[in-house]
Amino acid sequence: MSSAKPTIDDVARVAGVSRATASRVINNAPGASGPLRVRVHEAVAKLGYLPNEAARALASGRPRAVDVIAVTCNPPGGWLGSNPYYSRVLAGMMPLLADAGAQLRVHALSHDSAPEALDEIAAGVTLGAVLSDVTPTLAARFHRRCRRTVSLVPTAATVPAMVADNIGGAYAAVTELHRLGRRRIAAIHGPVISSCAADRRIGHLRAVEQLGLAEVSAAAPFTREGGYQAAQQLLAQHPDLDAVFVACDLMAAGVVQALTACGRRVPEDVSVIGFDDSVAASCTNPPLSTMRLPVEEMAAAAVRLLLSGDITSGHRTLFPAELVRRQSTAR
Amino acid sequence: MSSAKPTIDDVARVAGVSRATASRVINNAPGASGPLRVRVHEAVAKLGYLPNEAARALASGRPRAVDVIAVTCNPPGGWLGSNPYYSRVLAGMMPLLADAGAQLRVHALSHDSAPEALDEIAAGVTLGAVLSDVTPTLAARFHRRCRRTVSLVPTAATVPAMVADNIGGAYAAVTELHRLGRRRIAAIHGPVISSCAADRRIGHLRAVEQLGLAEVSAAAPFTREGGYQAAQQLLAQHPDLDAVFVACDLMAAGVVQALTACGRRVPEDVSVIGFDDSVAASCTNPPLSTMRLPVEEMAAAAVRLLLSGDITSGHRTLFPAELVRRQSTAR
DNA sequence: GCTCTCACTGGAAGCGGTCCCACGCGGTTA
DNA sequence: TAACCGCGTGGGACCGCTTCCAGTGAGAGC
Repeated sequence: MSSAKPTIDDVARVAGVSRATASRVINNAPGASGPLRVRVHEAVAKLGYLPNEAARALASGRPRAVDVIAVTCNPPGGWLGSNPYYSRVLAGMMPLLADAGAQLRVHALSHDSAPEALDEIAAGVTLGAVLSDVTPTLAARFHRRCRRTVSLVPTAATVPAMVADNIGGAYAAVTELHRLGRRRIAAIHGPVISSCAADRRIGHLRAVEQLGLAEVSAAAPFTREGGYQAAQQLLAQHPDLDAVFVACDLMAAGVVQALTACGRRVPEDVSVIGFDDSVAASCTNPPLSTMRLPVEEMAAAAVRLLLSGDITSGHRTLFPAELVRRQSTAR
Repeated sequence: MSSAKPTIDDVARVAGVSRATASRVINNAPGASGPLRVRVHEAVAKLGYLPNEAARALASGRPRAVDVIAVTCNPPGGWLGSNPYYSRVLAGMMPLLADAGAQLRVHALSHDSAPEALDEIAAGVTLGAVLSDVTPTLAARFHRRCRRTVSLVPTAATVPAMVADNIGGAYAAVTELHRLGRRRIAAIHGPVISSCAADRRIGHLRAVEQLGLAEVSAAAPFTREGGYQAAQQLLAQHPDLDAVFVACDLMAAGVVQALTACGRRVPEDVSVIGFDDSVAASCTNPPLSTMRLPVEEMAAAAVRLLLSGDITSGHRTLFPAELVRRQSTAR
């Protein structure tokens, strides 16, 4: 018994057929049949043959792998550990990829190294790439080098995208707070560099304007600490605020803690509404009302599009955000 | 300008050298030098050449990719979205992989499909594989097919592993509760199938025995809901419990909520201590004391080992768990 | 001045597949 | 019966790159 991995040639020899026929049978392609199929399958089983992905990729020009790319602050990958959002992206993709027998490659980049790294990734992309947190500029650049790209964040119009209705979601959240009778509604936005944060800000402003409210807001990174500090600051400037719209659940968790620390009761004194419906939302006390984004569905749709292959430039599907009422906005 | 991707042949032609020389320069290998190096680099820049990974992998027999494998309940990937633990694993690996120019492939399997799927993955593993949530049996099977494997969970002795001291951590947690004067300490364990959960249970039992406490415990899945229900059940059976050791922060978040819902104050009436120090731990109210596992460091160490290449069967590094004191155990 | 090194360089053989194409053979149609 | 068709099959040319090996020329030693 040789310890070297069996190749398709070994299979062909054992089965007594040509390499071409073996390939056809293994790939379940037409043009081979009956007894030969059986013999090849037997040979495969006997040898424990498993095709070499690299060779397959090279020969066919279309290996089966999907790339997920996120660009964030240093260190690369830092985001992954701290924000459950990204896990949901991966989770949404896995079942489909598993069914398709495709692999998932994860790339985490930092802003400074992103441009060249993106080019490199674009060169290696096979089935397609999903951009999960990339600035519009970078997304466009990437898309120029690799057409098989789908973005999960608002981006240049040319890049196909499966995006959440961040504007509408933020609008709905503020409206809900207003509906609850809140009038001194503050907002905590995400970092300016994030296009999601930008859209949520737009939705907030639109609602504030339409409802005739005063605009009170602060910005912070998408972390619990960021939310905590922003809330403290906001509370110092506007001690009478009675509601906070927070652009991310993780921040919102910090906001609830800050409010509690400052003697405000949630939801009696201050209503809080988050965004994302991440695991953190249900872990807070009281549990957070939030705008649920169908992240998994969006990611799945992106993969489905990539697997289908017919990706039309400019395609855009908008996924609505759904209000999840929990205790932080109970009256 | 042809739209076809340039190949190394194009580079060689433009640079006026042979393909072999171009390859040497591009791979920074010895045996080519001086003016030729410059010319090749110029050609690369001019053409925007980027090597084809598949071809490289095939020709050299050693592509650069690390596989991360987790086996969980259906659907495959479900775990990823709901438990921040796994994100930390990926986050810990990314910086090292980025430096090494290696790719990260993520595989999520469900229990029923795992055995065959694992064999297939093992055949494709290149730099190595990291097992992040696999039963000892499956881990051993995988390791038999692929030596370049490191486990992040307790497993068969032969499989190299970077594991957390779950036993010691659980022991320390219970001891801490005892130190705080708690005597009616309950425990909520994870699912029996998880070897981490099993070890944490062992640590708990050891402490309980040594401290002469009564053993009170329940088991639940590693989710907030699981923790909530287990806590309710425990509370019904033992209304006088004054502390809970919970084998996972996500469950612990549910426990805190259940305690609050049942009129217990945390930490005044009941101390709660979690495990993992995941994002959820700091989002709860009050924030959770917990046993911090250096997940990122463990994952990084695993990658470092794989990149170094000298993986000795049976290698085992134990990472201590560190008590993080937060409000849920304040006195 | 003529070998002998030695550092470079290019030719060419794979790596393990996919897939085009030519070939042979039994069965129709003229 | 001859030309024709089509399916199943095998031969062999690639895919893009690495790497072995033989060849080349310049410099050194005799």
